[in-house]
Amino acid sequence: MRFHSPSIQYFHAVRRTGSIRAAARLLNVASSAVSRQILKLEREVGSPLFERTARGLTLTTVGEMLARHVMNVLQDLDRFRSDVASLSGAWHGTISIACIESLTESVLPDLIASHRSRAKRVSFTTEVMGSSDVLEALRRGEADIGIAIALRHPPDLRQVALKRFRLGALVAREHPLARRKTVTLEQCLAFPVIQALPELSIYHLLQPLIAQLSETPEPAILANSIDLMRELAARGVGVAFQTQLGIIRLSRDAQLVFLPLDNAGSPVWSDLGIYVRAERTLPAFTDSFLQELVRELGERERRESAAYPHVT
Amino acid sequence: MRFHSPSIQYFHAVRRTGSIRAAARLLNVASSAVSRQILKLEREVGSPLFERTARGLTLTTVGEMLARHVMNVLQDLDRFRSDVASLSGAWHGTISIACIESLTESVLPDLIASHRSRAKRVSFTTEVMGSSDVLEALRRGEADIGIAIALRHPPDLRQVALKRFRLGALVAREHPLARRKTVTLEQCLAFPVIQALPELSIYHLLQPLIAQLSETPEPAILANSIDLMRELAARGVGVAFQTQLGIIRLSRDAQLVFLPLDNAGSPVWSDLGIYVRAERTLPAFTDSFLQELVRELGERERRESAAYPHVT
DNA sequence: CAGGTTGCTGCCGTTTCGGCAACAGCTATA
DNA sequence: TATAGCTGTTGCCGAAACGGCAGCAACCTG
Repeated sequence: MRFHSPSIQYFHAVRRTGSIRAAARLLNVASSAVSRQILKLEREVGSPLFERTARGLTLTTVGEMLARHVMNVLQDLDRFRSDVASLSGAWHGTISIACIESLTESVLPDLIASHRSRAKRVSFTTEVMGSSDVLEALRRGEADIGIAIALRHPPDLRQVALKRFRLGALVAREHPLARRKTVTLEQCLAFPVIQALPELSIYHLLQPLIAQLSETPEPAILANSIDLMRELAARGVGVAFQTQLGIIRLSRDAQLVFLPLDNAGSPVWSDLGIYVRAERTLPAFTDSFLQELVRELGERERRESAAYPHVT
Repeated sequence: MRFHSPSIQYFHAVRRTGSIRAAARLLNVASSAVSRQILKLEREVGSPLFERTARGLTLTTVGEMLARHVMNVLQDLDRFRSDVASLSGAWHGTISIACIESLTESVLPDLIASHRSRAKRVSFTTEVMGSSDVLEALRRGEADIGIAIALRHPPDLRQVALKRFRLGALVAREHPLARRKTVTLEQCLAFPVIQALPELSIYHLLQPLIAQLSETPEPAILANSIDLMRELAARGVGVAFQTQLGIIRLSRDAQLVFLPLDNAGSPVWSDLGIYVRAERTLPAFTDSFLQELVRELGERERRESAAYPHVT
């Protein structure tokens, strides 16, 4: 089922690898064949698609336009294939997810396990990365579904859903703060804190609030892993800051306590966005999982706001 | 710039013409070449794409799936081409519009004239048809933008905007009803009426209301042309029913009077929808015109509700 | 039954594609 | 500074694909 010119597949491979010879290895053809197809494409478009540097190729402006078109074609071909396959009863394929770390503790494993128990022929590829990398992975076509902190997203991505969760402090059960219902940032800073490095979105949520305070936090630990921060908090090393999403199991075991953060009387929100490429129709089995994901996050948002009511 | 397999272009031509030999004539190639490409496609997809009848070919289910994919590819190729062209300053192309008759008197000619005075290299193809044909033309890729009465639209179309206009009675200046501010259907039926045939959407708006009444309207004239109905009303033949959109110029000349229709105290709405294919990214120059169209219709909706205020 | 369709299929020349090997240009390492 | 390794490009040539021509059987329309 390869009814498209080899040129666009070759172009796609060259764009991804950034090199003609690497693309040739990927495609199991001679590099000369790849080179010729690229030259032919450039001749037909009437403009160079790549800038040749000493070590590799970079897209020109026209090249990026063609890359967008080629991605649309190949992704839609993928959907067509799965549509035809589902016609003969076989619902199978791979869903590629790019997401931030907060989802790995409970949301994603629960959902994937539940989905696979019903649709065994659907497999998953998940990759954890920073929020801006999630968006970039989507744009490059390396992921089908992206979950990230809701930044301003580029127009070629579509925000399928936006769910808000409360940012809170994470402390061990024995911690002096553990008996409170909510905490303020000032109360937390009286204790050693586990701070996020700038590559985590939590940093960008908390930094402006910390900057407003007179006192600077007691230096304790800087980390870039949600997982590590959580485990440190559980061991009583200090106060960590996260959404409740990442600690649902652990708080059930009562090792950790989640304390919603209040700042000047109002909650501190962490907005989670679910994204897909805008110029794309998802295969049926992918769209089905996407709906479940939206539903599940909506459910958790609802449960949280029931557990920690607030005035808006 | 033909970097796609001939097979998909041939398939597209066969789908449109419904015949291999007709497609071959359209493409200026031998019919054997077309036949072979179709057979090759069917071999690669692994399933027949057409049902061979004595006179021509009809799409199978898999064929319709492929047709959808091919249309996505070709329309996106079109957008890519216009993107590249606009890079070198040349903003040109053709915008194909399918719309119902109500728009031809004022909205569309005004907009097209205004748009062409600013973008002279953009040309237009407009075709007037019934509402359901508008949607069908969009689905088949024969139009870029569709304007129709807002029915339930199929999921492969996207409703860009929804504007509501008041259905009203159209009478000549000398008509006994002409001095009123608004009219009810019962008041109109006391006079000869110019009724719409079922192929016009007005028929489906008014028929349920007429059915509720005890009396049946005095038989006068049945017509299927908005234009003809308007001219008949202007000559005092009877009462016609339309939205105000089609008579803006004539009412300015005070030959015709538009009387908003009231039914049981509430207005009778005619909903106008603007549609595009959902799985498609429009070229920049088309999207620009689309925005103007939405703005203009919104403006007319606003002006009308200001002229004939109502409670909701 | 004749004259027009329809889609399909050998045959054959032309075009395109891809593999091999060689070339020039660049970078990093010794 | 020389060498090894990488890059993309280009003749050359065999193989595959494409397209045109003519003819086939099947069908509809007079």
